[in-house]
Amino acid sequence: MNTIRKHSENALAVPMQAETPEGGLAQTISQRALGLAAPQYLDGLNPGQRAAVEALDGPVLVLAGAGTGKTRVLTTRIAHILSTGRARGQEILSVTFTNKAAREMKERIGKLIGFAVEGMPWLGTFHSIGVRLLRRNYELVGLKSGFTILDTDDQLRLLKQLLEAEKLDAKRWPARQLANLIDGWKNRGLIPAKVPEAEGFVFANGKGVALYAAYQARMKELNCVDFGDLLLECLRLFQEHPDVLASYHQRFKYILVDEYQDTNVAQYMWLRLLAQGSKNICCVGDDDQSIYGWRGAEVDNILRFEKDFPGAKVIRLEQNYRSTGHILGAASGIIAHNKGRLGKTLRTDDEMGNKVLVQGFWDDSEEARMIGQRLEELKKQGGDLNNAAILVRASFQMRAFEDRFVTMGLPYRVIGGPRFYERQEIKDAVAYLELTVNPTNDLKFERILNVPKRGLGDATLALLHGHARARSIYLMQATRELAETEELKPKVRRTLQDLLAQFDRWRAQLTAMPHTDLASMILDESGYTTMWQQDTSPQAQTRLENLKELIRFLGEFETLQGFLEHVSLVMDVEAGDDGERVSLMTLHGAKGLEFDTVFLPGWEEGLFPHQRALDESGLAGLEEERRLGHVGITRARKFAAISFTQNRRVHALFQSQMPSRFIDELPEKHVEVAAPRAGNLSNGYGQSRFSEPAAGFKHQYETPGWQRAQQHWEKQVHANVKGAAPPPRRKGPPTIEGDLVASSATRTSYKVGDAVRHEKFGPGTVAEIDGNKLTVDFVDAGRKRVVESFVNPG
DNA sequence: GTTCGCTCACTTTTT
DNA sequence: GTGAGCGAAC
Repeated sequence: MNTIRKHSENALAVPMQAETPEGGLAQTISQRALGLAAPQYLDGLNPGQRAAVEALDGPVLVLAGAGTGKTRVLTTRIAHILSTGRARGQEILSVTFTNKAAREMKERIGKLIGFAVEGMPWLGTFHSIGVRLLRRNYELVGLKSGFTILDTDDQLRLLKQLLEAEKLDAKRWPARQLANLIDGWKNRGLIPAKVPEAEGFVFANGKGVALYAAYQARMKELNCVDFGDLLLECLRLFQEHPDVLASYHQRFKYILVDEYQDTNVAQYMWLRLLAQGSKNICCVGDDDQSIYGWRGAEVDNILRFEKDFPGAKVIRLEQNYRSTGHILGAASGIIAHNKGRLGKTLRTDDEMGNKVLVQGFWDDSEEARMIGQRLEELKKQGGDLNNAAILVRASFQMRAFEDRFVTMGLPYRVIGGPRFYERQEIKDAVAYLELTVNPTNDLKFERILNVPKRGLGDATLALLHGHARARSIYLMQATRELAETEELKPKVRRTLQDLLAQFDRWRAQLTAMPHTDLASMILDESGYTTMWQQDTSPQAQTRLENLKELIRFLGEFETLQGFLEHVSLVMDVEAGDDGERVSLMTLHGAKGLEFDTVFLPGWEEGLFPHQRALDESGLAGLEEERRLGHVGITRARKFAAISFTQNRRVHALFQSQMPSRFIDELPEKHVEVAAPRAGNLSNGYGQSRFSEPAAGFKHQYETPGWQRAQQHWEKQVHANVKGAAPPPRRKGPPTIEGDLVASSATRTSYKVGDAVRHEKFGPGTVAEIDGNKLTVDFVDAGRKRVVESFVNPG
């Protein structure tokens, strides 16, 4: 990794001694790290952080609040272990949840110790370490070498087949639901035999467990595992082969875990088994940031740590280095309403800064308009849009913002949409590549058999399946045999023969030509590229570009095989840095990030806290939602604005909304309430940010605007009027239809009648031109006003 | 085998 | 309001 090497240069500023206390041993990272005479990496740590770094022996739980330097502690601790010679890089097991976190840790350790971290093979995600363990011990858990990892599509395809075999109604018992159920069991470390009987009955009248067992058996036949198995099979390995476990006890002298509050039961068991060896396990986490209960995370793991690991030291990090006083105060005020927590009080030495702004709006489009206007304002004042973010509870909320930003030409980026490798075109392309390398992968074969359309449908596939099963061979082999016979219609037979011939040809080229060229060739010759070129949908162009990007990315790997191994585990690809943009993401997606300015729209009962969280998980659900709010506010360094609307389109229709209970939980002294009228905005902005609030009122909740809003909602609620006539709908306030941001484009190259294409809205015709803004009649999306830079000539 | 149209659901999402 | 997924019609 180039980045690491780059960093290592500055890090050489740390003086390194030529001689090591234990000179003569092989030059490992730890040996070289021993050269760090004075542990300068400890400089600048506060007492708590330092304690967390230096408490090397026995179990340690570091409760690290938001912005308290959690990653710094983890990485410094590793540097410390290395430099004191306690262990070598390959003797440290260090787990994270995401690839991104693992990558960051590697980089930061590299900076600290002054060189690349290739000597730490066991730093990675739970899953990547799981694969590593399984690749070394596959035969002990009934796998064959070169087993593959199923993605969600493959998983679903497999489950559908099983459901069909059981003749279950796909409507009544969707594969999706079964997948979730199985996932849940796997999260809890349950193999089919261990699933509580009652739970097996919730699916398909008691067939749930049997289907789970069948699924596992089928995966073994196909020599593959799903994500859950990467942990589950490790557990089995450790439990059934104590000698293997013992060897890892020997190996791992230190264990470090990031985001411990997000671990599920299976991960907890996994860690527990491994930690039985050295007992040197250090978990870093924050119970107040546990927001993944719905996917199996057990806050209990962190709450119970001291019981699970007797003699554990607990170190609290409460000094916050990120946010100003009022922001921290608001966040703490909210989280204090939670009962089940270990309790931490975040402090900051920073100034109090701006109060958290709370503002109500008429509806979601006004909310979007105002936030857009604020962002323009921010930009005009020299602010950096990269340092601003809008954090929403649910992704449908993004729509209003996207629409607004497109119209006003405010550049934005959506974070956390479908990841690169989850896109259909990427999965299809990868399936082709995988099959070229490994023709036995039946699920991939099924995926591309009729993509692009070749006239090979269910009937043909069923035939192939039948033959494959009868002869116990894989699908492509079955195809080969069948294509020799007269069983198939001539046309189908011909098509299949051609397809096989293509794969054979590509396979023959595997070693002969550069793999990037081969990949392009495969995509072209298979007709896959052509398929998208002929597609007229708005996204087709993007898809083609993604395919190009895939090929480019392929070039970063030595071989196709190396690439494919990477793909199955690492679903993300580093996003290109494409200029200044405001970020739009969900609250979940924002965890671990920080911004100067943060907008938190949609704080309304039912949306946030989300009704479903309340219905399905009751108080626990409410507390998780509250933690989500806490996470949201603590993302802000300098300015946070919470907003809610009185009316929101929920599904199809408008609903009147109540402000979130979390708003009332905000401590008044850290909050400023802006009058809900949009008209106050330009005024309110300046006031709210830079001056003492609402002179003349004891506190914000007495401001006329607030009262007015309260009265309005109360009226609506008490009267329980569904269709209460909305107050006279005022026209939106005069907004500066801004070319503030997109002002670079002064001349327009379009004229009325030109055909254009928009990334989101697809093809259209220019109807009107106003400066750099075009009114376009889109074929699918109707008439929209967009900024010129958002469309291309069509 | 493909396409059209109906029905349904609709929070959050990593690996 | 919208998109996915499925069954029925071409």
